[in-house]
Amino acid sequence: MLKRERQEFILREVNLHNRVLTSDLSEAISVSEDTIRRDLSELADSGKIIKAHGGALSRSFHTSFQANSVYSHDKKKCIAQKAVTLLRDGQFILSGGGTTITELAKALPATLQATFFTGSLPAAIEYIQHPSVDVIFIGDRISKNSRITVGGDAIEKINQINADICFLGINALDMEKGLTDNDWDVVQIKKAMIRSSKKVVALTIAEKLNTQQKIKVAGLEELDMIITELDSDDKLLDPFHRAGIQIL
Amino acid sequence: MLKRERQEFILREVNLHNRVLTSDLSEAISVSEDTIRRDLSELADSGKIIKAHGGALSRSFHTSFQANSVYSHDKKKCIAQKAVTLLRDGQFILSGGGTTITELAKALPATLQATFFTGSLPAAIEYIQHPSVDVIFIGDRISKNSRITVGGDAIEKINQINADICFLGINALDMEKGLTDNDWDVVQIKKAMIRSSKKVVALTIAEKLNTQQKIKVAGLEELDMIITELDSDDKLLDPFHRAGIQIL
DNA sequence: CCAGATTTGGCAAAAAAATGCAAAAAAACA
DNA sequence: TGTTTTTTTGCATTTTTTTGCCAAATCTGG
Repeated sequence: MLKRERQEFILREVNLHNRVLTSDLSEAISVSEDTIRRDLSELADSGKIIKAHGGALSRSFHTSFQANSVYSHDKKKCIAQKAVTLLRDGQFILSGGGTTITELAKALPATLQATFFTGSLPAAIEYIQHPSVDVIFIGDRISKNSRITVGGDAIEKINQINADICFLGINALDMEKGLTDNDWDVVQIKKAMIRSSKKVVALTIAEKLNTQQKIKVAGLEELDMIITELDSDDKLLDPFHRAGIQIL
Repeated sequence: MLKRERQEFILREVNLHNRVLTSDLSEAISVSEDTIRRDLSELADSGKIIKAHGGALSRSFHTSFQANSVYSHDKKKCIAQKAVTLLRDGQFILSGGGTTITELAKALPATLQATFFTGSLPAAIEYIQHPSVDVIFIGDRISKNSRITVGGDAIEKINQINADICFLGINALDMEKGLTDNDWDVVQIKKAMIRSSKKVVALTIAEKLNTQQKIKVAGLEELDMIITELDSDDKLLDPFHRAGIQIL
């Protein structure tokens, strides 16, 4: 069996069963466990699976686990620091939800004078504490999971806005599938925000790069800029560079 | 079962049931309690759960628990305790802003199923943490002083609502001048809420009784009930009793 | 304060992974 | 085609990780 063929077999097994054991694979393909381990390492390096002691797990199965650890807090602060450099006095800014955006709200320069539109409760709480920014809350039903407003009224309001820049905290970004999410209502809001903004900036920690979720929000071509905690010349970001997206 | 897989299982259990017992998990997964304990420690170290004697708690459950257990002797807490007795399943409730209303939001019975309309950021944050109430946020510009939404859009939305009951935190209540306030925009919102509700309940600490502010919100005849931290037969409340207002 | 339950930390056995190395296979090249 | 180079694979050894057990320490609810 060819190496390539073997790795594709492993990948199928992982995605089918959500987990595989090194020992099972070794027996099934009749190669040594060392070889399987090397294959798993390569697949894990290219982000296709998650390696674990004794075998590997599928990415989709693993996403709930890796999100929102306390260690990502520093990364999100770093992202917020970069993002605020894009802000200018007098701008009209659309702001999505999520912990990264809330960090951005905490990191606003003290003298900024701008108008923020948001449907995120935690972000609004932070924005409103700033002495000189105006906050317009986009009302509607509040989603329990994401703590942002969702629904037709909210989308209608967003459609009336013509913002200079839009900051979106995102859950999954992939070269092939673009921007994806797992909550239908939230996706509708994000799409509306992208439509209503001249410039779209996606904020995300690097571990969400090259991951996919179930519902498409936008293609890569709709994004103007990506901000992560990595240096802009990190090799993980190369594909996005080549796609013509600015990296900060 | 792989270690990683096991930890994901535990994490899902914790988030699902808000708490888990070491012994239950040990039996469910068929590993020793030591192993479970180590898993819980690791998950706790990375901030995903809160470890406790005998098991672990979910993060969200733990924080709301903390928030609920403080200030048990505060006057506003006492008022909130009285106010929640008015709530019934299936009601549509208009909720104003202010710290007293936020206490009310923290004191909701765990099993209540109702729909809250509010323009207050702090109150909404509390309402949304409740497992079974719906929250509709009334959007518009957010007033920095009061942290509630104010403006024409908000009033328009409130006019569309026909609520069963309305809770207003108030700044001044007087036999002669009735309900008064010092913020023009906030007054407009309160007037709209009173118009849109079958029953109007005013929440206030006793020291605000028999005080006046500059702008009139409503006459006494528009109020159905007043809730303070005092006993309902306190002599301070006699005049309001005589005006035909219920006291709790 | 007590008795039982729970946790902690050390220890050791087993399992798995990493490492270095050499043979075999495949690819590249003259 | 024959030779060299690179890649792949398996093996032996060392290192790391995982796990259960145990005893001492700690906590819990009367």
